[in-house]
Amino acid sequence: MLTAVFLIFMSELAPTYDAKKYEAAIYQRWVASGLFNPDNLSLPPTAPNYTIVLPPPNITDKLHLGHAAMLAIEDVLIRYHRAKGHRSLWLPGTDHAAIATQNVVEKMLYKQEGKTRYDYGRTEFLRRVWQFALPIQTTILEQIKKMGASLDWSRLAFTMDEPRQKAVRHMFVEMYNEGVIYRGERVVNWCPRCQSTLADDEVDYREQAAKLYTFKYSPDFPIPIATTRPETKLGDTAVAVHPQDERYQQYIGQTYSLNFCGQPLTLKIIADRSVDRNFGTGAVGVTPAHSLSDWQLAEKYDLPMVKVIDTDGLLGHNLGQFSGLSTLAVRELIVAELKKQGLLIKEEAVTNNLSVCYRCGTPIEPLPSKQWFVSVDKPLDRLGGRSLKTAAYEVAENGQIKFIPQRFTKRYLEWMDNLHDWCISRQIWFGHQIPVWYRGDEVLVSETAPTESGWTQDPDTLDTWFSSGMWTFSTLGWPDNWQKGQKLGDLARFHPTQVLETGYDILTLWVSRMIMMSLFALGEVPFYEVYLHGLVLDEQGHKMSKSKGNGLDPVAMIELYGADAVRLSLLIGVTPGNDCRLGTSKIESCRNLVNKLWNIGRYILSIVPNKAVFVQNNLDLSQTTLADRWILRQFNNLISAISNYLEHYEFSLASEALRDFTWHDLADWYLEISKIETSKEKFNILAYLFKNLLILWQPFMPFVAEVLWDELAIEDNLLIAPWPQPEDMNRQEKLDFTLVQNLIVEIRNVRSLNHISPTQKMKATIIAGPLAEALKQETEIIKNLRTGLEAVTIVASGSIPVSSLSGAVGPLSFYLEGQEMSAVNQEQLEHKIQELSAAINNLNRRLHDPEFLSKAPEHIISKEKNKLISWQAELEALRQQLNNQ
RNA sequence: GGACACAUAGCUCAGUUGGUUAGAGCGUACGGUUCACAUCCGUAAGGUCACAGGUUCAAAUCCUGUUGUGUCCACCA
Repeated sequence: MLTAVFLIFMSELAPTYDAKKYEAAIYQRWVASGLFNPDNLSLPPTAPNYTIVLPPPNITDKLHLGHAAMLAIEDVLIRYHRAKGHRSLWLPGTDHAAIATQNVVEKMLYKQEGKTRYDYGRTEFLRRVWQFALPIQTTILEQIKKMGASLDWSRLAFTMDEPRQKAVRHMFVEMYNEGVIYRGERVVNWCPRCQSTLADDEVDYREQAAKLYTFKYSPDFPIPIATTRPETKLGDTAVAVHPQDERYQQYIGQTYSLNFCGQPLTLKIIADRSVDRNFGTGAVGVTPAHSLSDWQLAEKYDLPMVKVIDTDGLLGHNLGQFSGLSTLAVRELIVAELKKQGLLIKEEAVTNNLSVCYRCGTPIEPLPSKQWFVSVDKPLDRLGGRSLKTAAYEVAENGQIKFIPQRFTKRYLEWMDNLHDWCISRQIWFGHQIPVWYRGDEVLVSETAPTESGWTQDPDTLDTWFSSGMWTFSTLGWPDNWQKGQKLGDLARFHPTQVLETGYDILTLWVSRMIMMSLFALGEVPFYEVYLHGLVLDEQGHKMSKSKGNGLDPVAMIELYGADAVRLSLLIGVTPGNDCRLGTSKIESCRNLVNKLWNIGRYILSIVPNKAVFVQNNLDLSQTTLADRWILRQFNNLISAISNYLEHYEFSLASEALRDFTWHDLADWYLEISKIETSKEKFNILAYLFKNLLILWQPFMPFVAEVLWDELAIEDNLLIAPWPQPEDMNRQEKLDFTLVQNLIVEIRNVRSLNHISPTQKMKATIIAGPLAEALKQETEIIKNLRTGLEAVTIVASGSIPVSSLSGAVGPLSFYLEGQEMSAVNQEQLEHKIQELSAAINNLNRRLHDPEFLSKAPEHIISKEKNKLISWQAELEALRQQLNNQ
């Protein structure tokens, strides 16, 4: 009969867990259940809300392991809070990633057809972009599902779908009406070849040999300056010096009109602390139109801007002999002219960093151009007179938003502090086109296109972070759910979100924008906590990249090892804000852990008399042995440890604690002992442990947990099984330490008894070891000590067959070698005894040190005292063991 | 140039407000296994916690300095 049952069972669950066999079907079942949608969970109205918006992946490429890490972490959080009974929403979506996507497509089209976007025209080019991006978007969504992510697909969003387009236009108009968005001139990074502006992070730097020229503008100008770009000096409108520079004090504030190489210049002498007194002559020629930093100075001191270089990279009109020439040609002409006039003081070789276009390598020409800006300094009534910058600074400073790890708070604050107005217009086609129309001198800023003819829309598009900056609330129905300053519907229930989990690399780019935009739109923070994960590197510590071919494809890894193993490998041994290395060997070891849980399940299912034990919830603790109480205590500790770790985003510690309990406490020890003592209580305890262990594991490895849960034949879906609470272990009393001491000595004695066989000794050892360990930890338990001893004695007396101890066969043979090993053992023993005695001496000294006794906290002292007792007992046991040899 | 991080076993990393004889996984060596799992079990070797000072009864942990590695920011006339 038993064999028959066993065979049926074997036919159901294979000896090794085959992830591929189950995962797709399980995910489908989850989606069909509708339980990813918090609206479908039957929760009391008082249930706390818990929201995470998924940082939307760019639709430029398939997911990489960084995304997988993000999904693993967020799914753990969501599943944990769902189990805790929170109204948990995890909202999915994708990002159109304006520049990134356009670049990929432009490159691809150029490679395939040799054409630029201008050859296609705006409409056709955009059609091509969509043709490229939409299939990738579909793939991404499929990949997310493969990871087991419990996202609410009914709320799927995209930064360029209709609701988000509407939100973006609404936001633009609202900001414009408040005077936060304005159009202005600013020096931008201009690539003369691509005929386009570049964002700061699209600029590459190339080290090159250059010449630093020191010269005077004209014979009667008092301050010599140094530059590597003499041609731009035609556009200088000021000379800046350090305010404390004695050499130039007398000139500060004066204005000079002079002739520089045949061109008239008017220069004001200004003082600014940004000037380095030790570089060159300590004076800077300020060229507002052709240097970003000079432009900032010009803004600060209200200097005029003279543009001398055009968008084609050539010198502009009205520059006489220089007009229409290239910058390099003009540089030579000017140097020659200065030499001729005897104004050139010095010419020295230097290396400097040349800014080049990251795409074509052309040197960048900083140029003034008309752009749209978000003012970060304008005081706003809706923010109580504070600016976006101040408000966004304050929420981090006063702890309304916490960063994990904390050190990123500082980085955020520094960045915020130095923030300038945010240029939101981009000269690219893919993205949200700016909702502004022009007709002659008329400007119309509107959510909808004008119906009259003659209007043309601004050709520029918005910075991609403008739309993703609204992600926490544009996905929750803003602006429709925002009426008269009141949040409605989803927005009311799920905003602010609980935590934003993302990579630290976009802390400034994205996180800061989200904070500002949410403060502007809703007057509240977008999230309370920001958890920042690191990059996933390859085994050698290099960034994974397609060109290097060193990237691991998460989907391929899932195929090989299963989603649970991949998820776990991205959680275990990983700390927030730090990069981590990942190779197949780590995923493999996680796969082994998944399989271990699987086999624990198989075994428990094979020994319990019927599955009813899994359904009942109350544990009868009256007949428990010390072993039982030990494992239950371990488990209780585990529950509170895991919950505590998860509350503090310590995923690595949580998964390691789970692993250690599952593998070493439960499988290696308690399951082995349960092969000796089987009782009704044992089945109940095993069932209780295993059932709840699945719930604890479920956030980390949801697929295998779900499969095993099914086997337990409990009705509830694991997805919503409530998070276990620690059992009430209240029948505990203070333990007499002497008793423990005696007990441990006794256990050691059993191991060193001569009249029992090595086999029996071995069995005693495997049981006594953890028991002694247990006693060290379970110092409150006194009631059932005798049972624990009995267990040891039973085994030691040989009344249990060897076959019942399959796990002990290994160490058994080790002991059977007996004699050969004894020499080695003796040495090792002596060594250990020496070490231990030394440690005891140290400890003893400390415990008699009056300073320690008076200054150390009470709990430390008592801990140290306990330690001494157990060490002494251990030492005694070791000595006896040595004598017996 | 400015800021931040990291340096712990052969490798990858943990180490929670300072308090066990500093831990895990992988790897290595040795031994075992028909009866849940070789994706298994047992045992062991291996660390001056980068270096030098300081604070403390007590430092891998806090402070200062040095060296090495990495990241971000500014790119500078």
